Amino acid sequence: MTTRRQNTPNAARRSDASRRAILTAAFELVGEVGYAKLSIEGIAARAGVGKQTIYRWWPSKGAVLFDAFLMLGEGEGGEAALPDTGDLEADLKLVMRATVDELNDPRFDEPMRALSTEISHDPDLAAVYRERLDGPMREIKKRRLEAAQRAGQLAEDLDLDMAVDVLWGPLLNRWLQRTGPLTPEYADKLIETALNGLRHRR
Amino acid sequence: MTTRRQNTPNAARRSDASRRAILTAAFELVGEVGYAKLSIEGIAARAGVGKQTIYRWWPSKGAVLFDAFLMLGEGEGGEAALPDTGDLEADLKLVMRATVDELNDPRFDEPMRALSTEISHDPDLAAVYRERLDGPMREIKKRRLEAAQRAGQLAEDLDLDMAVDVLWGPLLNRWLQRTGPLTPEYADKLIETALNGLRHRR
Amino acid sequence: MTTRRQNTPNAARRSDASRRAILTAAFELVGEVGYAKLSIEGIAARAGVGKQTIYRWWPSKGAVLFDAFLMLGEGEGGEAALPDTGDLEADLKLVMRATVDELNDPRFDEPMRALSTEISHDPDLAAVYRERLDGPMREIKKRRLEAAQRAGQLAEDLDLDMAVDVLWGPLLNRWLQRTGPLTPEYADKLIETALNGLRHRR
Amino acid sequence: MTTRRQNTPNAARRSDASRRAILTAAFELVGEVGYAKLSIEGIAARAGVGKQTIYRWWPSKGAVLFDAFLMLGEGEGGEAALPDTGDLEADLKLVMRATVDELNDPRFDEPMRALSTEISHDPDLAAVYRERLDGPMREIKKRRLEAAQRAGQLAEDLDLDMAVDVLWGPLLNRWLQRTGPLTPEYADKLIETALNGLRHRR
DNA sequence: ACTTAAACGAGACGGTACGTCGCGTCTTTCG
DNA sequence: CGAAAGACGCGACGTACCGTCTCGTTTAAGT
Repeated sequence: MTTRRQNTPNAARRSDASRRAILTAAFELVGEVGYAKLSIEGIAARAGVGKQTIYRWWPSKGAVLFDAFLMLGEGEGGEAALPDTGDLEADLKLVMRATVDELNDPRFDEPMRALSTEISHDPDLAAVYRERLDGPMREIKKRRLEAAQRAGQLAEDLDLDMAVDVLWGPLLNRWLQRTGPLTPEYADKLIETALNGLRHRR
Repeated sequence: MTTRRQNTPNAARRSDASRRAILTAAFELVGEVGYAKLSIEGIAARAGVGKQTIYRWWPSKGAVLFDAFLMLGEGEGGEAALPDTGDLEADLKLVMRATVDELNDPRFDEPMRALSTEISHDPDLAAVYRERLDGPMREIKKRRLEAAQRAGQLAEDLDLDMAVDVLWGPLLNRWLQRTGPLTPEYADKLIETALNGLRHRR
Repeated sequence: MTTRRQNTPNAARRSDASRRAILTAAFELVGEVGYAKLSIEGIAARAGVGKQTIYRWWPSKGAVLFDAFLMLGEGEGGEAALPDTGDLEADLKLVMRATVDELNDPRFDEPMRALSTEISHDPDLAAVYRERLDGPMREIKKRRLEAAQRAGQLAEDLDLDMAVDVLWGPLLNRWLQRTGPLTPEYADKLIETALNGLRHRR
Repeated sequence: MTTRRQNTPNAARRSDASRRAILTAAFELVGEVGYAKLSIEGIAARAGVGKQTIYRWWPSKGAVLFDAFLMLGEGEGGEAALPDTGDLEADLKLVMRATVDELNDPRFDEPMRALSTEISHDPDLAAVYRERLDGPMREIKKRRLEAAQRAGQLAEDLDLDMAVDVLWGPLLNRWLQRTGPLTPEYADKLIETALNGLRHRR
C-alpha cells in the first residue's frame, strides 16, 4: 500500500510489522511535536526501526505521513455514503457539523494540517492525495447531491464538483487559514447560505 | 513596524537598510528555492547581513516572510476599493479573475503558499495576519458587498463575512489543496453559483 | 600604567574608575570561568563599562589581564628583598615554600596560568612581562644570590641568571606542566639538589 | 588509540581514514595559524570531514591535538634510549642540544606550546599526557641517570625524578616563558651548573 | 560659568566559530 | 539477505563573541 516507490526493492520480503510501526510512530509524532519538528530519525527511533528501512520504502516524510493517513482509513471499505433522509439541508448540516468536530479534535488537527501543507508544496503528493483520499470522498458527496438533484431539490444545470467546492471550501479555508472559529452554528449557516445563494429574492 | 518582537532590543538604533535587504532577500529566495529550503543563513548571506541581525528582530523565518509580505503592500495606503459599476456579478468576476491570475503567477505562488503554511501552523502569526493583511482585504470586499446589499441586490439578512467566505473560500481551497486548475472560467462559474445558490428554483 | 597603546587617545581624560573596574573584573572573571572562557564582553558587562572603553585602551584580553596583574603589585614599591639571615639554604627554602603556597592558592592559580599561556603565545606580551614583572623579581633574587656569592657560599664563576633558572625553573615547570604536586618537601629538596649539584662527591 | 571517549560510540565502526586525516590536519593547522586560531571547523574542512565526526570522538580541540602528537610518536616502539658513552656530561649536553634544536624548530614550536597550554588548563589532559608521553620520556632519562649513578658518577642518594626536573625544568621554563633565547651554549652551561651545583667548593 | 571635545555606556552591526540536530548514504553485524 | 544499528559528509540551526561603528550622555579643560 506504499504511495511512491523509489526503485522498488523486493517488496515481497517487506516486513509488515516495521511498516505499521513506522506509520503509527509517524502519526503519533506529528500530533506530539508538530509537522515542522517531525523527523525521519525521530520516526525511526520511536518505531524501533533503522532509518534505512524508512528510506527504502518512502521518498519523503510527507509520503510516510500520507501513508499513515491511508492506514487509518484502511478498514472502511468503499461502501460509505452520506445520510439521505430526503431532507438535503438537514443531512448536509449533520455532515458539516461532524466535519467541524473532526477538525476541532486535537488528535487530528495537527496531522491534517501537516498533510495539507505537504500537499500544498508537493504536486506529486497532491496527485496521489486526489486519487486516493480526496477523490473517493468527493464521489460520496457528489452521490448525495446527485440524489437531491434528481429529486428536484438542486438546480438542474448544477455542476456537482462546483457544488462540493462551494459547500466545503469555505469551511476548509476557514480552518486552514484560521480565519475564525469552527462552530456548529457556522456549519449550519454555511449550508443555508450556499444553498440559497447570496442574491436577494423578492 | 516589525511584527513580533522577541524582547524588544533598542529599536531606535535599528538599521533600516538591513531590514529592507533582509525582507527583499527572503521574498526572492522563497520564490527561487521554495519555502522548505529557505534558510535563515541563506537570507542573511543574500542580504549581506549577519545572522544575528535577523534573529535580533524576528523570531522565525515565517515571521520574516510575513514582514516581507507586509513590505510589499506598504505603499498602498488604505484607499483601495473593489470596482463598483453597479453590476455586482460582473464586478466580482473581474476581481476573482484577477485573483486567479495572481495565484497562477509563479512569482507569488510559492511565497503565498509558504505564508499559508506558516499561518496554518502558527496561531500567533495567524492573528497578526488577520489583523494586518486579511482583515483589511476583507473589509474592502465587504464594503462592495454592502453597497450591493443596500441596492437590493443581496439578501437583506445576509451575513457579509459569510458571503466573503462563500465567494472566496472555494477558490482559495482549490488553490491550496490543488484540487484542480484555477481558470477564469472557474472564477466566473464560482461567482454565479455562489450568487444563485445551489437550490432549484421553479 | 597601561601596557601597550594602540594609537594613544587623549590619555588625560581617561576614566580611572573604569580602568580599575575593568582590571578588577578581568582578574575576578579569569578566576571564575578560566582563561578560555574569559571574554571582553564578559569583562565589560561585569565592569559596567562599554566594550569600546576596553578596546580603546588595550589591544587584547591578554593585555588587560596583564595590566590586572600589574595593578595587584602596584603598592609594593621597589624596596622588596629576599630575606637574608646569612643562611642561604634556609632563606631560599623559606622563599620557595612561599612560592609553593602562592601557586597552590586557587585565587592565583588560574589567573597565573592564564598569564603564562598568553606569554607563551605572544612574544610582544612576553617582552613587556620580562620588563615589568619578571625582570624586577629576578633582580631581587639575584641580589640575594650575589650577597651569598660575595660571602663565598656560591661558586665564584656562577652565572646568577643561570642560578635563578636552576632554582626556580624546575618548580615553575612542575606547576605549569602538572608533572606532580607542589609541596613544601619538594621545595626543600629542590633547593638542596640545586645547591649541591647532582654529582657524586667522595 | 583515542585519548578520551565522550560516551564511547561504537568504536568498532570508526573510520581510520577520517581519524588520520583529522589528526594530520590538526597538526598542520596549528603550525600554520597558531593555537588560538585553530578551530574545529578549520580542522574538519582541511581533513574533508564532517564536524560531527570530530565531536563524536574527541571532547575538545586540545584532545585532538594531543592525539595528533601521539600519532607522530607512534612508530617509535618503546626501545628508545639516551646515548651512553660513559661520559655523562657529554651525553647530557648532546641530548640537551637536541632538545634545544627541536624547540627552536618552527614546525614544532607552535604545536608544542599549544599542547603545553592545554595541559596547563586541563588536569584530565595533563594526566593522560603524563601517562602516555611525559612518563615514558622521563623513564628513558632516568634510565641513563641510573646507569651513571651505579657507575658512581651521581650522588648515591639522588632522587632521579628530582634530577630530571633540575636538568630539564630550567630549559623548558625558559622556552615556555620566553625568558631568553635557547642556544647550545645555554644547554651546555645548564648541564654543567646542574651537575656541579651552585655551591662554592674549596 | 560656558563651551566643547573627549571619553563614556550602550548596543546594533557584519562576521566567525561554536556545539547540536537531522539529512540521506553507506557499511557492518546479526537473526 | 533484510533489517537494526549507527558512522559518515554535509548543511543549517540558534548562540556567543569578535572588533567596528554609531548613538546620546557625562565630564573635565580651557576658555
